[in-house]
Amino acid sequence: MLTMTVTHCICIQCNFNQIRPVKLARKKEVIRSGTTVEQMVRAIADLIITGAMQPGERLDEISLANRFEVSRTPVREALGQLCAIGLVEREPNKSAVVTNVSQQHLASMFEAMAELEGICARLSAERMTVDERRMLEAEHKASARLVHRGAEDEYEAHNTEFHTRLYRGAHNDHVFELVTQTRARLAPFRRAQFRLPGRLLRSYEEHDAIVLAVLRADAVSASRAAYAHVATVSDASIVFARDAEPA
Amino acid sequence: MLTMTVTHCICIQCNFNQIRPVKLARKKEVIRSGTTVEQMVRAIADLIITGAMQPGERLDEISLANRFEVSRTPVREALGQLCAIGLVEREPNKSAVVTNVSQQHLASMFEAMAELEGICARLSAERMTVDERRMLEAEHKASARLVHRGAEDEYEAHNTEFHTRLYRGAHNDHVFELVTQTRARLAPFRRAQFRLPGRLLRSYEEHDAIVLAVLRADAVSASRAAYAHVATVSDASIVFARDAEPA
DNA sequence: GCAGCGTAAACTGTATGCAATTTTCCCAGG
DNA sequence: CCTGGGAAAATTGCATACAGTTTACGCTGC
Repeated sequence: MLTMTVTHCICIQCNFNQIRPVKLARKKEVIRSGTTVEQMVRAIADLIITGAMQPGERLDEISLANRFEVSRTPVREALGQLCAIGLVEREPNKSAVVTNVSQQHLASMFEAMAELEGICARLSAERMTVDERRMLEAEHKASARLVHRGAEDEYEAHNTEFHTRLYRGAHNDHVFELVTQTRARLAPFRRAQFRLPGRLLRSYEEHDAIVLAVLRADAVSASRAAYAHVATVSDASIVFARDAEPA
Repeated sequence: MLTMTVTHCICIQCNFNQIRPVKLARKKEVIRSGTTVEQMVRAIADLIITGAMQPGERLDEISLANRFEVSRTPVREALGQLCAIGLVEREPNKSAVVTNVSQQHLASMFEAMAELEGICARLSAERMTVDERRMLEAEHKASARLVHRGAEDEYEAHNTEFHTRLYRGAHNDHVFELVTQTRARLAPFRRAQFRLPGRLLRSYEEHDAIVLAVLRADAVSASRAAYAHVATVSDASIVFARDAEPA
């Protein structure tokens, strides 16, 4: 009997956080919540994104069904959707496995991410409202304390929030979807870089460049700074990535 | 008893064409093909992309199950994946419906598409192999005949191929995925523009600008030309789009 | 001791069944 | 004629069942 302790949901599709115990909230009175599959998608995505399940690991349907106390049917649906999203891979008559990308594909995802972040920063520089700019700046400046204290986890939470602001500031729903989706798929490979020495300060400085450019409505600089920021993370992460399929 | 006549599969996930009759290829000997769901995803995606099913139309599970001669279980899985891809929308206890985006969301998708095409063109200009450049040019020049003949359908096939070449030329798997996915989601809204007078010639000229820039390895010009090309399609299409939910 | 093989266990793919919810439609009331 | 309410029909959400495939494991032969 496994117990889950996922407490923080980096939600793929709707981007809000929530507590989720091992047993999904299926009260007897509300037997048909109608979102059991949706909850499972989030829960499993969390397991993958947080690293509780490593790339390459098997996701067998029966275990998951027992773990979440549902039948295999919703589990299968959830796995199908995760496959469509790209977080897991399936072959006929075999267990689903957490997607394990090749070095090359990983590099392509980071490059795509850099492009997307660049677009978001550029559009944010052009389109953010006064309020959005103010909030971006305020939150960024507040994070300086976290850097000085070396509060890794808190800074990471801030970091996620910071980037989400940039994505939203672009005022383009579809770009938001694309960048969010790509971020989720990269998440399993980005944890490596959290512990590098001096990472927090460097991240802060790079954020600073982005914020300054956005506030000046300097689209070109914002874009370039955001691109460079991702490239830094990429460099730090790729070296940690284990190579995928031993062909 | 409905009969399908989908003959050309603009496949979302793997991008290859295939004939698909009303009854999926489930031979008795190969009862467990293992890919029934996958085939259904493609088949339904085709229905949507080709316009056989219009945005807003209901996809009820029982009808689809009868139509494809399978049970509701694989139908449900397929709908779930199409939902994850974004081609259909689902609410608990309601039928899935073909995604009907608002004018605003549609505009955001076209803008995102323009950005992505721009990226592909830029990267293609930088990275295409000699062979790839030669093929791009040759195919583009061959299409001039179609323009003169006014062969709309053939030109459309060429157009799809042309853009796919640019996506591949970028040599970035993830960007390819994003742009392919976005194209699929835009497909239902792009058919409107096919019949506009002078469209073929204009398209050809715009392709020409892209090809010239790519051949010169002029990344900036290629990117700009590709962006402008999509913007043209966007202008032509958005006016045709019916507005989504009457809030 | 180890490789090859065959059987059993485990697991996936799909069909079917049932409870819950939504939708439809008919009829009374205004 | 139109509107509102309510019951029946239609449909979704999930569980269970079963057939077929893959995987694990032990056994035999070398």
